[in-house]
Amino acid sequence: MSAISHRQKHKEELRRVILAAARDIFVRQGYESFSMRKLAEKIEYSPGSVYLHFKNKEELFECLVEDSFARLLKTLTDLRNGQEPTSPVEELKKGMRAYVEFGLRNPNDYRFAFMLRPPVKKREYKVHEAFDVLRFLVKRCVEQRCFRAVDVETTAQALWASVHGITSLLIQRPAFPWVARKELMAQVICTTVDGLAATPMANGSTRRASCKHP
Amino acid sequence: MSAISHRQKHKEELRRVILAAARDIFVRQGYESFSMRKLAEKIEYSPGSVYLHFKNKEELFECLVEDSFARLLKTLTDLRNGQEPTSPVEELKKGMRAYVEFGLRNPNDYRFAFMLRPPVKKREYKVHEAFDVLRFLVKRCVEQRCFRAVDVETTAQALWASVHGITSLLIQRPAFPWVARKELMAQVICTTVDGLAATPMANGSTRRASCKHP
Amino acid sequence: MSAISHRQKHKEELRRVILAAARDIFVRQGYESFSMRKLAEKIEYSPGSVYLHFKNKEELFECLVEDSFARLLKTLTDLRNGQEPTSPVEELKKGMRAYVEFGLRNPNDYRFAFMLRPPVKKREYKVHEAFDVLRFLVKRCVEQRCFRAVDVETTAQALWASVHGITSLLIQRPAFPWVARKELMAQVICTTVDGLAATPMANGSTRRASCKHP
Amino acid sequence: MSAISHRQKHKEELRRVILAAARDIFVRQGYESFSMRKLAEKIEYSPGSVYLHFKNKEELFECLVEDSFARLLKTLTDLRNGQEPTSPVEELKKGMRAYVEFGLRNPNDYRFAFMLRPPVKKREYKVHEAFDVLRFLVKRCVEQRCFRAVDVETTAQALWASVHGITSLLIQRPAFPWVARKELMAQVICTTVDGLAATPMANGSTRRASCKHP
DNA sequence: AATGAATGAGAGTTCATTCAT
DNA sequence: GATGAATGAACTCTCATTCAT
Repeated sequence: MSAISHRQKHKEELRRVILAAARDIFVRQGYESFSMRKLAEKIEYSPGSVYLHFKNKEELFECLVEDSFARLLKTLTDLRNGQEPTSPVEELKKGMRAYVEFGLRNPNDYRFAFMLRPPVKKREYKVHEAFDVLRFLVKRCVEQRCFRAVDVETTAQALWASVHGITSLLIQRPAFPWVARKELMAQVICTTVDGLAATPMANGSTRRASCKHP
Repeated sequence: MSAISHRQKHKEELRRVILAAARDIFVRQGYESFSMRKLAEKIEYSPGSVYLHFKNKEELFECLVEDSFARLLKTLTDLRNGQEPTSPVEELKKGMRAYVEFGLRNPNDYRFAFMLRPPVKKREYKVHEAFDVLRFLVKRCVEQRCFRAVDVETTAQALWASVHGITSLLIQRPAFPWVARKELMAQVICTTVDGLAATPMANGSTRRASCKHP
Repeated sequence: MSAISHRQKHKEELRRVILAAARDIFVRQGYESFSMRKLAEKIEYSPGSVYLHFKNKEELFECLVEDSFARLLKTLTDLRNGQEPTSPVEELKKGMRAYVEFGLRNPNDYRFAFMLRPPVKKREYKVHEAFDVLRFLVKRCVEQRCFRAVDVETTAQALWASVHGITSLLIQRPAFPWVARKELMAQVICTTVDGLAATPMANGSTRRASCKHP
Repeated sequence: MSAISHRQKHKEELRRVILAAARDIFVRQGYESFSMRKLAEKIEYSPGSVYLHFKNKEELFECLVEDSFARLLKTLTDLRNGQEPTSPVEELKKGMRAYVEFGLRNPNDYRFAFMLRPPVKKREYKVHEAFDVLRFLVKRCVEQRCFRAVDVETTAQALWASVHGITSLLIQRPAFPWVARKELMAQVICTTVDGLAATPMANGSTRRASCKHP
């Protein structure tokens, strides 16, 4: 009993070790130059041992992607739980910020989820789950008339484009002379969201104020 | 002399042929499964011959990237030439539309330029050249007070994020149930740009009107 | 005691299960693609478990060969028991028919016994046992003057060649446009045996008649 | 010019070397334990070099089979050319002897052609070509009334069985206490062929005489 | 300028077998 | 008695690259 559970534990632990090492190689050296052998060497096991945990390279990769998506999803859904609700627009902004911040804090995850390879069919639904969160937030803004009568789907997709754009660029082009991340993120989110507001601001300064702590 | 120039011509021609074939394989079969051998086979030369024109695989790849950037740049700079100038804001929008449309019309070029691999140092400046165009357009909007007194650099970067976001997502995730590309592009561009306008709109309808032909 | 014998039973049973599964894989997937792992998977035991019953792959294979030989031998020796004896020549023909029919009905056994791999030394005696039966049948024909004064050993070997030839060809080359198996077997057996008869036939028709029901 | 032809020569030579080495390994160590690496090592080239001459292991194997068949066929067809014709029956016997002798003199070839692996579809026709020779010889015997009115196809197949049987057994079971090969071959051929003769012999001795030098 | 032969390295994967538990 | 983890060696095959010709 204890022996079995110990083994079980060890197995799970090793699986995690493998995934972590693989993620590291994938990200550090690029998908192309990842190899099962390098992975084995890194974890100091024989090449065959990896196959005790993953059927093949492809399955391992898919696992990494799934994990990354799961973490992104958890981050997004955790937002709603355990917090006093504010306005729908603020919630939306918070969601967008959470998205970008997740990407910047976990660039490997974001890479696996959105940047590394064209998605295979069976993985597609993961994207939908993440997008659903955003769509919901937008929908509420429109329904509660915080937004003009924009098309929910189009708007949600446009907002996704914006947050994905800034996230992926910041991750992939760290050498570019970006302005401060905070300002940039605020600019992206406020500009895109505020433009959708139902009540046009009377002047620009107000608008900018609302972006102070995005 | 003529013989020499003929040879020169032939050499350049062959170089072009190699690049075209390489691009084709990269795009059709994916980066991972590209190989110098397949390339040689495709152009019906020996593997060694490729090395007479490119030092190695890496250099060849860099050439492809450069070409793609060059085409993007040409598209953007061509905009300004040979057209009666309208308002700075319209020019900016036009530039952004041109950027997205270039990506959608030449997904391979866009992939090479921005999506395929983390950029090496010496390629970095290419991105700057492209970004300079955008910065210039934004700057003019600000200088001519079409925009509020936003920070030019921050704004330009935010706008770049938006157009890159929509372009890369549309390219990489063709299976996603996107709304019509036109609407989406319009939404992205208008939402982000109009929110920057100096004169706040009195109501939403006006704003929407300005998006009719983005 | 009972517990021990139960264990004993179980052990023998498992051994049989392993052999059966192994034979099945060998035959269905070919010798080359047999593996201890596949075997273990098929019987739903761990790879290591197989080694509790067989020292290694080689020994397991030898067991299969032995079993196949045993079945062939049993088929041949069963012939003599429980049947009214006819003429020695008929008995010989019956033996040859039994040999071929065994091979055609149990191609796997025949393959293991004679076709799969060059025999190792220690397995050699099995062939002798089977051949002994044939030699005995031939010897009786000669001793009882049903046959001309041919050399028993030479004749027996020649007859073996004939029956092995037709059996192995039919097994290994099922795609060849064979005539009806019955006719072919009859032809092989009659032609080779009748030619040895002590009393030359007066005409062909008689001879053919004797082949009607070979 | 000379350079090219030298290269060509060298290439052909190397191809022959590879085939010879491969044949040797296949036969000495068995199909299962043949490997491209062992082959490369044997010829003292890198593993990759073999692939410059053969697409893969399968193709190499097929080449060996084809070559072996070609040699067998050449042996059989050479028989008819350049020799004074004797009786059809003698020709048939000569053909059968040639078949067996080819197998015994070139056991590797015979193994590749008939014993090593179940034939693939596209190789099937090779067998037909070889069999055609035998069928022709039998047919002539029947047409010229040297044989009784036996069915040509059935008879040819039965004769094939006999010669294949003795050839394959002698090759595969060298440890068996065979009688002298000559006697055995004679016995097999005479017994099977003489039994088909149109004019029944008056006594056994005559028949045996005809077998003295089969 | 172009070739084709060659290589060493390395890819993913499977294997028979062992052994602590 | 049975397991599952582990390994080292082997497999087929592809690769980028070099170099004599």
